[in-house]
Amino acid sequence: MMATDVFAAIADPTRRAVLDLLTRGPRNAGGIAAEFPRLTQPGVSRHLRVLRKAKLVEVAVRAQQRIYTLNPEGLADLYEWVAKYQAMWPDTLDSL
Amino acid sequence: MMATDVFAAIADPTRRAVLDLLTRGPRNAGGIAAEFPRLTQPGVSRHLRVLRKAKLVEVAVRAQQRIYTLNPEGLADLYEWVAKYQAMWPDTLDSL
DNA sequence: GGCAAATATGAGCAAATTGTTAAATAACCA
DNA sequence: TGGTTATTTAACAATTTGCTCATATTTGCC
Repeated sequence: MMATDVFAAIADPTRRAVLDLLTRGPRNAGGIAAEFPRLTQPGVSRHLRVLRKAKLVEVAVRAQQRIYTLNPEGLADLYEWVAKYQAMWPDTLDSL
Repeated sequence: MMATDVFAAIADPTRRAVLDLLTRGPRNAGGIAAEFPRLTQPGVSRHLRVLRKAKLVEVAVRAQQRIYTLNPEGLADLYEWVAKYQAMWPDTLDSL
């Protein structure tokens, strides 16, 4: 059963940028927000909430900090969804 | 260069259902709309426009009809995007 | 207890999205 | 030409989204 809000979660470019950032390793909320100088801290916090609900990130509590970690498995169902279509075109270099 | 609106296009469940329908073969706009009795025909037409702009479907003109065909290659960049994350978890049965 | 630090939440607002009904387009047919 | 068929577009209302500033909440430290 796919968390259907995964599609909505990745629809926003800021949230995709957060995911991309987390591929480099875990970060606390403040560190994430600092990477988006054009947004306020609460703005980034709201994006983090969406990613949390979509199970694309996980949070660990360390004192006042919230350490966010990427949860790539959260994209497993999306991967299967798109793979179904990927199988439908012939000249796919499946060697990624 | 990824058509970034692909993410927005697939965020809507109706549009995903249209794509799924078109995996069974091309259909004219009316035939597609008929599969969504809870929506009006113009409503479906607008979804088709979004899919068109995202290059996820193609249209052929046949008299008054518009024949829609799935363009699975339109998901190629999305496939690569998600594959990057897919590579990050270990226990992936890559045998789909 | 009282204050600072880190983060989340509430309220409010503008812009985008999704849906509707009505009207415009375009092609075929008699 | 006039009418029917197929589809899109226009105009508008309702909802959702994304953002902001201000206010909680929670934890650590003195």
